[in-house]
Order: sequence, then structure tokens, then C-alpha cells
Amino acid sequence: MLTRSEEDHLKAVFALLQDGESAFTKDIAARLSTKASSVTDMLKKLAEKGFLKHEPYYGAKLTAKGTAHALTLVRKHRLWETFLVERLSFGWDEVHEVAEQLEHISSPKLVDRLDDYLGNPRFDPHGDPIPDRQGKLRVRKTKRLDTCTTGDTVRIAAVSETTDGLLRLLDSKGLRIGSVLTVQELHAFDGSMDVKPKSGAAFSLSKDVSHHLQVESN
Amino acid sequence: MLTRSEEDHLKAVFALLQDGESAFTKDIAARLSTKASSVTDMLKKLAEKGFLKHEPYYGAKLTAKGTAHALTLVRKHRLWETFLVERLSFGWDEVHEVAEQLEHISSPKLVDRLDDYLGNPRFDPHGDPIPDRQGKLRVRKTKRLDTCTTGDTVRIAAVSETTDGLLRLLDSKGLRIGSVLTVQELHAFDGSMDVKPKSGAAFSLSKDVSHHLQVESN
DNA sequence: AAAATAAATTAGGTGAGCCTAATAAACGAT
DNA sequence: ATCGTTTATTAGGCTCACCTAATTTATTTT
Ligand SMILES: [Mn+2]
Ligand SMILES: [Mn+2]
Ligand SMILES: [Mn+2]
Ligand SMILES: [Mn+2]
Repeated sequence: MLTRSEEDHLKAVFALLQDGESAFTKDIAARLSTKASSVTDMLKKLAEKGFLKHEPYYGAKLTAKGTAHALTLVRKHRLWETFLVERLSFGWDEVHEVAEQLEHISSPKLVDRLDDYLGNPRFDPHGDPIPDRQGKLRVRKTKRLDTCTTGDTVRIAAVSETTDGLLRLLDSKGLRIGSVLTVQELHAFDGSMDVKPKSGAAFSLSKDVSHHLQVESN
Repeated sequence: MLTRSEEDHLKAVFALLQDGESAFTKDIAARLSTKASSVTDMLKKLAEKGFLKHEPYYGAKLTAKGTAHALTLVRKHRLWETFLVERLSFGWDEVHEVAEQLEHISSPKLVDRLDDYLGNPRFDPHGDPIPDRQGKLRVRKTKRLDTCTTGDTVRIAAVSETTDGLLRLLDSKGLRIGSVLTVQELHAFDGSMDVKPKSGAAFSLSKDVSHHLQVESN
């Protein structure tokens, strides 16, 4: 049985490994708003318990056991977010904090029943894939909107980095998961991009925004 | 903000005060499977924070603030139990443990949305009243089945003490909240009682069981 | 290659929440 | 009124999850 703090560290390592090769102490600390020395303590403990390998000064990698447990956390987090949005009418910018608590509720029966109750959703409100009962995570090949070029027509698949501010900005522009956009112009000066939604007038997106939108070809 | 442990202590005091005048250290300890010395520590802390008055050697009483917070916990606990049974098809003997965790999730919006989603239920799966948004607890006047006499016809209103074993025993006899029974005979020897359900054959209930059934006149 | 910088670890300390053992208070029975 | 029992509190110690400050290791710059 892992504590809430151990689970949050494990999840941070998992998230950082999604792209990079290793998860580094300072990045874990930043993600959890804690200090590097605290992270070192925790990495030692998690390594002792067999959830990860800690190579001092060279970061951490998950073991199979660690990956499996991290996937149950991700599954719970995303299922709860889906419940909050689909059933309790929360906004997609209001769920992260609560799901951060709910993901630590320990009851395998609860998770699986919730999954069925929601109709075994494949993606959470932010477009992120939900691991299935066996912990299998279906990864889609998407690209970032800021890597697209003029004329591309794409569909928004996911928002990476679900900070409330970004989500509310998207709301205000009428953008959501599934929205279809055509890139009209790129501005080298500030990296901003003019896009045109399927219906409605074109508008501009800053690099900060387009960088965090995962899109797929339409 | 109270910790999970503080909240559990507060809830124990609240539960013990329902009948008695004061909540005593040893009873709180028994209820939480902890030691009296740990409870003393916690009572001091909760008293300092203004949730209760601790009269050393004479137990604890809740302040208005303490009662209000305890009621939010009871509300959350019972709403989650209702959700688990009504929406996720849990048995009434399977929900206590999980609700014990869920009651500590901190999000006023979540509780109230859940309440609405469930249709503002007045009672939980065990027949216990659910405090409303304002913390008002509607108490019914019920009597224990073991205080009834021959010929009484009553409806089961609630099960006090929701231990899994008792609940499963009731399941096996086809008894649930709302079941109507007529008392046929009392056996002084062991305190057992013969009862006849509305439809079906009469059967016997031990004192251990009848003592924990709250009933109301039909 | 040495020096400067960045990152990580270690050392040592704190408070929360538990424990056991020792002590003190309350209370029922003689 | 005192004794013995029950109950509660205090004293002291442990682990966990943090922290700051000091030190060590790795990396980048000169
Ligand atoms: Mn979390
Ligand atoms: Mn999400
Ligand atoms: Mn609880
Ligand atoms: Mn209940």
C-alpha cells in the first residue's frame, strides 16, 4: 500500500518519462511543488519498495511494478475527471484538483464499476487516453499544433498541460476536444498562428497556446 | 483544514454524543481502533482549534463549529454510500469502508452536485438520514425492534451499526429498509423474537439482530 | 585542466500522528 | 475513608513527510 505522497511521486515520474529518458529530481520537485531533497528521500523509498530504479545523479526509471501502479493512478484520475464533467456538470477547468484527491481512493471494485457506469470511456475531458482495466494505454499519434503549417486542417485531440487558465482561454474562443481548425497564417515574429474554425471567423492563437494543443489530421 | 485523522476523531465524538451526554476517551479509541493516549492528544488539538471542549477526565463535547463540521462529514459519508449503492450497484454491506475514505474528499461543489445528481436523497442505504446542504439533520422517532411486543406491526427504518456480517444476515432473511414485520412471539429465555414478514413464512431473529433494527409503526 | 555553475545528495531538524509504559485521577465496593 | 479497579493523562520514543543548510557530484565555460 502506497501513501498519497508516494503515489504522487510515482505519478510524477511516470509523467516525466512519457517524453524523456529519465525523470530528474528537480523536475519531480517542480511538478509536486516540493524540494529536491524531499524528492531524493522519496525516490530512495520507492526504489526500496521496488517501484523504480534510482541511479543517483542520473534520475529515476520505473520498474514494471511501478509502471503498472502509475497506470492505475492515471486510470483513476481520468475516470474521475470524466465522471465530474459528464455526470456532475463540472467544467473541464474545475476537475483537476478534485481528481488529484480522488485518484488515491483505494478500491479496485469502485474503479471498475465507475468505468462501466461511465460506459468505458476511452478519453478523459482533456482528450487524454484512459488506461483500461488491464492497464493498457492506447497512445494516439498526434502532433502539436505549433508544428503545423499553413493550410493544414486538423482536429484538436488533447490539451497537454491542463492549467485552469489555458482551459478557460480555450473555452472563451469556443475551442474544445474535437474542434476542427485550418491553419491560415504563421507569424514568425512571435510564433503566433491564425486559425479558422469550421464555422465562424478566424482568430489568432499565441505560441503558448498552440504549443499545448495536440492535434490529429482531419 | 482538518486532516483525515482529525476528521475521523471529530466524527467519532459526534456519533458518541448522539445518545450520551459526553464522548469518553476510551469509547473514541475503541471506535477508531486506536489507543486512549492518541485520542487524548487529538482531543487537545481539536479543542485548541475550537471544534470541541475537552474537560480532562470528563470527556468531550462539540462546539457549534465542531457539530457543523461533523455534519458535513456525515453528509458526505451518506451521500457517497448512496451513490455506491444506487448508481454503482454496490451491496449495502460493501460501502462503509470506501465511504470512510470518500468522506474526506474536500470540495463543497462536489458534495452539492452529487446530492443533486442523486436527487437529494433523504436517507442512506442503511436508513440513516442525510443532513441537507445547511447541515440540518431530520431525525425520525423510531424504536428498536427488541422493544416491540407481540402483535406489533412495524416497518424497518434503519440498521444501527452497519457491520458487514449483520447486513449480510439481513440479506439472507430477505430483510431490508422498508420491510414490514409483525411480531408473533417473544422468547424470554434468549431474547429472540419470532416475526412474520408481509409475505412469506415467519422466522426467528436473535436479540443481537433485533437490538440493531430501528423500526417505525406501520 | 581548472574554475564556475547547476543539480543532487546528505546531514540534521521539525511537527503530525501514532505507540508503550508510567503516573494520576475518578469511582465503586467494601 | 480507604482500597482496588477503571479510565485518562503525561512522558518519552518512533516513523513519515517535509524542510534548510552543507556538501558532493556532474556539467559547462573559460
Ligand atoms: Mn494526487
Ligand atoms: Mn485530464
Ligand atoms: Mn473516514
Ligand atoms: Mn450508512
